[in-house]
Amino acid sequence: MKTFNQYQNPALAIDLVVFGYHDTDLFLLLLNRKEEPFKGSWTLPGAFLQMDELFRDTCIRVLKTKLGMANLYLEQLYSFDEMKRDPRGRVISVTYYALINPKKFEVVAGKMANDVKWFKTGKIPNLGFDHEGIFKKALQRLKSKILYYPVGFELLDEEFTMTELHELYESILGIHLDRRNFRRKILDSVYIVPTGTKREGLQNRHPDLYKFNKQLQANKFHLNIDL
Amino acid sequence: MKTFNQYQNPALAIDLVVFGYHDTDLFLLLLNRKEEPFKGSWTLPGAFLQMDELFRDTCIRVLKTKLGMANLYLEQLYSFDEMKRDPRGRVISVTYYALINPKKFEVVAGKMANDVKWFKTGKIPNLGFDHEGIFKKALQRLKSKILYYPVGFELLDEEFTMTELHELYESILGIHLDRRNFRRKILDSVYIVPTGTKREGLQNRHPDLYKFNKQLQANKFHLNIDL
DNA sequence: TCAAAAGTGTTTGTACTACACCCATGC
DNA sequence: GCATGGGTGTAGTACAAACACTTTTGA
Repeated sequence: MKTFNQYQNPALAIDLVVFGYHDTDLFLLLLNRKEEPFKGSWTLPGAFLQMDELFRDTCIRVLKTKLGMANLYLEQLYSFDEMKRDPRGRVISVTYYALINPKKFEVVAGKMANDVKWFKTGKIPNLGFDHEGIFKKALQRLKSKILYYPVGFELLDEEFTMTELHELYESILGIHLDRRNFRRKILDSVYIVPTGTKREGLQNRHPDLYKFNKQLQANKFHLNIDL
Repeated sequence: MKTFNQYQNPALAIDLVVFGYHDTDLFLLLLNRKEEPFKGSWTLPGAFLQMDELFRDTCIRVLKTKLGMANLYLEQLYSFDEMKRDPRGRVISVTYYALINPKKFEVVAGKMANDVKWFKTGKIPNLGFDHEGIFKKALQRLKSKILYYPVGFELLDEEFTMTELHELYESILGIHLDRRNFRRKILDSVYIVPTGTKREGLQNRHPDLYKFNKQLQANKFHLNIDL
């Protein structure tokens, strides 16, 4: 059995679209580049794949070493192959998107205090490389995914109120959803279960708390919305 | 601006899941390998990405040179990164799936007569590499895609009858769909348009012919089926 | 005139939409 | 007791499912 030649392969980068959610707004995590190309521009975090790494390992390495994050929702998005997407040469980018609860992973101040920042997804600056296209594709994916798969919980606290879940959906989809119909739809599925406790210390009525139903096998949930 | 090192990148292969449809059956195109590894096994057609090629170019090259096909529906499926998926070394595989009408591209007899063959998707032999997983993922994608996007037309003739379209859907989804409800649903969307002609020369009533509505912009078609 | 497949319509149930009132809490 | 947000129910509508008869054709 011959082994093939391993020269002349394009470089392989992994780029990450990291979504966070806080206070009714969806955020995107961006890095300010300190090197050419696109020095000074905001870009998606990423790294080149090491020979002994799986894609997912690279994602975790990026998130951990650069951002101090770990253990979050990761899903492969798409692979980008445009010839001129990196001015340094041919680079294929395999992209993933991640969902995190920013509360759990405060971006630590330090040498990179100004290098890493959350941006509201409605107000993204010009991005380096082809990262704007990647971000848009990720947002689109998130929107369609959330319609039929319980993906939003990664963005919330372990326990959450119906209103929080509702606002999350409205924020991601960018549309208004009737509060009462949303509640019924979610509860009719076996999507979430009540914890039996209520959120305390609010100025008004204390709302019920829920958590994600991890036992969920066959999930019949489906929001019927045209994007 | 530094240029990065281009050594030590994994090899990058493009593998193709080619679907064909004929006579109420969905088929998969497979290649019989004449070299190690997996000599004698059936595998998905594929090739290594050339430095000056886009993914899509590689797909077309494979389909054209090996199979004499061109101009078909192509969509990126997923990128596979398992460490041991190729015994020769680290190979990343970016996969695409294709839909073709086998009538238009008869696999030509010749030196590769026994090397290229259509298999019913219900009776796939053991495949080399991790190609069984790739095929399964492609089939899953096709099933969910066909529910909301007019993807099936690539598999049929330019003009087709309602029954043919109906049987195609049943065959891909693997379930029974009520003939009359299917017809109504399809016609209520602006999915297809009648050509005004009928299929002639049949033993029984001559069915109306339709074609895909290429003007279709906002497509509200959606089959509400849990897979 | 018969067999085989194609065309058509109605009824029934279910699911989504829209909408308004009462309840619990802290100030 | 009042302002604020949370919890609940219902009537109307639209869509999906189930289902049967008539029509066209070649043999």
